[in-house]
Amino acid sequence: MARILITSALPYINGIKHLGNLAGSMLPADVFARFQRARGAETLYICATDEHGTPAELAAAAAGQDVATYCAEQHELQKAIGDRFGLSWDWFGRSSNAPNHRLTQHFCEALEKNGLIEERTDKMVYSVDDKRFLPDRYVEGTCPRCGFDKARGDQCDNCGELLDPVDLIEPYSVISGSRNIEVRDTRHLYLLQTKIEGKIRAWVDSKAEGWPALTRGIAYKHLDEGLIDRGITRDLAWGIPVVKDGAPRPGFETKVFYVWFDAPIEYIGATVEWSEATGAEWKRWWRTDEGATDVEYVQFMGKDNVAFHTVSFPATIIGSGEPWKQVDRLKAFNWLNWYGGKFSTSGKRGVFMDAALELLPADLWRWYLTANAPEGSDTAFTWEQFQSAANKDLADVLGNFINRIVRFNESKFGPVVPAGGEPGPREQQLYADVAAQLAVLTTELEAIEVRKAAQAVRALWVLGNEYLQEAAPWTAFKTDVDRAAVVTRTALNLAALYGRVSAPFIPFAAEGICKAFGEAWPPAWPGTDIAAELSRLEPGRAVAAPDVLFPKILDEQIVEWTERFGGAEAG
RNA sequence: GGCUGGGUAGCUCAGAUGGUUAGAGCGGUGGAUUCAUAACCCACAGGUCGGCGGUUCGAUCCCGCCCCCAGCUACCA
Repeated sequence: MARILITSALPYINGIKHLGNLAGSMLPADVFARFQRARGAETLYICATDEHGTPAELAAAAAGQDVATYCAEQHELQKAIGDRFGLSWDWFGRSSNAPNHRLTQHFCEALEKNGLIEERTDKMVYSVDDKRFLPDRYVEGTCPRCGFDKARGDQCDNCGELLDPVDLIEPYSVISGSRNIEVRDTRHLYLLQTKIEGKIRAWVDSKAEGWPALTRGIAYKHLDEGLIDRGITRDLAWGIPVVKDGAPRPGFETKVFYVWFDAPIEYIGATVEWSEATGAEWKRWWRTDEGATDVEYVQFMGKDNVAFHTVSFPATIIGSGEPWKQVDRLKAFNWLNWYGGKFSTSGKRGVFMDAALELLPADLWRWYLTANAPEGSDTAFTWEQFQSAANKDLADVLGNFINRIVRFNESKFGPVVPAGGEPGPREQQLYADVAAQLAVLTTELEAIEVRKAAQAVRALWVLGNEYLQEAAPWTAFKTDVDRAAVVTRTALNLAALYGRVSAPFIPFAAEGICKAFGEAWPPAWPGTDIAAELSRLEPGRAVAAPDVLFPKILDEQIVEWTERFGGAEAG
């Protein structure tokens, strides 16, 4: 059986993520992981918090904490909220943990050994009062082109002109507002991507055919524009120290690796953390010389991350010259927008993961975000869309089906699967319909077509209602109890099957369904013999009515939430 | 500005390597049903496929120009 390694983009440490972050990487990765496990594939789903960089330092300062404490707390918060969303990580690591330090330093060493690291001197903006170098975005001033007085050091938001911080008129530090800033020389390590451009392109060529247009387009855009050598260190205190021969690298004592150099390495680092915690062997997942040749590695991320995963991280791996497992399939998502605009913390626009769970159970969010995943293009979240998806699909189609058949069974046959009768032509047709639709679902999940997979599972649910409507056991019961028993038994089996195939999408409700019918949890993916799959529940097996599986979202709630979180008026 | 995606029913999105009636869900209208969380099931209505021009027997799909949205543009992550 296949072995599947799954990583989702590492959520940045500065605060709880919003629904867009969830929808564009962690959630679809989880759906895929649950599906693969159910099929019996040996599956490892790795995620972690991405903890380095300027924003982490500033967020900690704003919270009045030292960075290490801040990151430790935020990591626990993100882990807890992920668990509550049912994200089934095998390990949720931290890019600041020791394994990533060791690995990041190792990669730099390997690259240097191969002649791909060079020290260079740059000029950078330094804020005397903040006692730190400022990334371009943290310098603002007046745009030399249009006169806008809040132009950022990299680009003017008003006229769109691309800028260099030294272009700004009367520049100041965004952090403190201080105008006491100057340009200083600073020395950094550069990764000489230009030297291995050909190898990187060859690798992309070997993989890109299987990538979606979005992924492929971004990768080739960077290659076609020409790679440039890339600074991989920064003047920061918080991060992974730059070492040489086991000691601080001379001249780099106050510098650390750039967050985008170490963050993807944490995919490996987190696996090492997992291995240290569980005793499992990490190299058979990551080293092709130690058993990883049969691993299929699948990455999930938002479109802003694609370049780093198709070019930058591969450059690190390829440049090391070592036999590391590289990504096979790369699934990129567009943005989930908030009524056509962006989610915004400061603008109080949009729902964040913690707030979402205060309102409604995770399954409702999971369903909406998979059924409406921003796959082909950016997708707009609206409360109305969310309400109808949750109410119609979950409560009315699935929840009501389970409820109606269990209730009917209880009133006519008692709380057990009824005996009697033999399946007839209508059941044969049902088997064929279910087989066809299940095949579609399996194919779409295997292809990581998230929306289509959700559509397919919904179509399976609809088959149950159609079947009951036509077979009408409540009518048959009056004249032919055996016929009613067959239909009821078949429908109960169908309900149990729904618990199994819905598990990747709505694991909490699926667990309730599986347990109500005495099915194993976590479930195994059904096979292709549908007649057998729909006869699993033997007559006499106890059936416990599950509680209401999905609460309905009321119009009043939508009104209240629209007001509270911002909505239509913000479009 | 450049490059890369995208612009398809009231809404959110599929799709077509160019070929008779362009699809789904929601929303709307009508019908059927009463086992069920007033739910389910069936049917119907709804589109100059962003705009203009070109290639072609034929374009929503290919080409050119334009408009709009998004991402990237390498020190935000």
